[in-house]
Amino acid sequence: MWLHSETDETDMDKKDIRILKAIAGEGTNSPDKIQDITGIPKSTVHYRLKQLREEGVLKNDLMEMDLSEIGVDITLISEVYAEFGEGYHTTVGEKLEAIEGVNQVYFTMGDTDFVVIANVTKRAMVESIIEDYESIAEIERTSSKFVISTVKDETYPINDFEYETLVDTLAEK
Amino acid sequence: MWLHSETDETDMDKKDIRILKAIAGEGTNSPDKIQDITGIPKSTVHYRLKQLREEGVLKNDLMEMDLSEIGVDITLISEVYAEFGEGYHTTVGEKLEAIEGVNQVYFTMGDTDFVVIANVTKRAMVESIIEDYESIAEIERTSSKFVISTVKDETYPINDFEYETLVDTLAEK
DNA sequence: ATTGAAACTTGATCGTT
DNA sequence: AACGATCAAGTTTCAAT
Repeated sequence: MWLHSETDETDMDKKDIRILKAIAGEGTNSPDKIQDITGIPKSTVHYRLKQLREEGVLKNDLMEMDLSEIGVDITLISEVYAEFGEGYHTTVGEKLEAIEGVNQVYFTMGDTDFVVIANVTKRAMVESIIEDYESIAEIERTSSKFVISTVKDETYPINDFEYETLVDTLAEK
Repeated sequence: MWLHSETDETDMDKKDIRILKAIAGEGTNSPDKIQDITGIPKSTVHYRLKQLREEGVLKNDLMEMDLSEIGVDITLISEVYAEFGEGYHTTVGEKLEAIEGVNQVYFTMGDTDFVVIANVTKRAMVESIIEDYESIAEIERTSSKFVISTVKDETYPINDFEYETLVDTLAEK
């Protein structure tokens, strides 16, 4: 898990790349449609996709979701500096990822610090999130910036849908 | 596109949330399976999902992809400071997002700067990417950090599969 | 807007090359 | 490993509420 490790063997070839590009380009993982786009027979497509799934390259089906459409239009990027200590990397990381609204947590080189990206609905939630960061025992300090606009990656995959409070939040408006 | 705008109307209710959570939790968007999980009849699930698609909340089908499995195990987070000028935000942003390996570009508040996240296969590509950033006309300076490990969001959706060179890169090894 | 059942489409399987 | 034909399985539609 440090840098890269173990069996780094993947047997991808150009045909796989064509299939993956078709999936990405058309926004579908249907063997039938991929056949239409690439000309590769759907049974072959099926075979390749199964292979890639077994290799662990492909995992779950997702749906691309436009967070801003449901009112989640505030993105906050924070640097979170933690004290250094045995296992802090994991402990602190887990605490950060558990915070509602947090969607990405990176542990970075150099000083012991994290880059955390959160998406929320309301300005008030920003203060609350930053407080959450700072309330974690080993945190030294944080430094945050707002995102004005997302040039790339405007939409978001549903892979960790956590906005339980969303309906209520919307109702409040 | 500044903060949020226009019709911010979404008619999501708790049933939609249940469906979305099921999709996220089980990694499937099959009406049949969602019916099994939630108990909501598949025809109703179908109806709701269609609705959400028409509202623009849901877009493409995607597949979760483990980049590290295909050798893309280096993540680079950079702050890119640009000169301020009319339309630079768009111009510079577009140039940044066009760079191979760049997967996220955020334009942030405060000084005119971008946060850019790139994923690549080889250390050498890091240098090349940073050079690319700095070669863009309006860039003042950049500041980058490596990601040691991704605490959250380890996998990646195929929504912009651009690793054309990947097969060749792997072959070189 | 919801649903059960029908109609239809498609993804998965299988056997051959 | 590739693929055409086949069939089970799934999605979508429809009519009634």
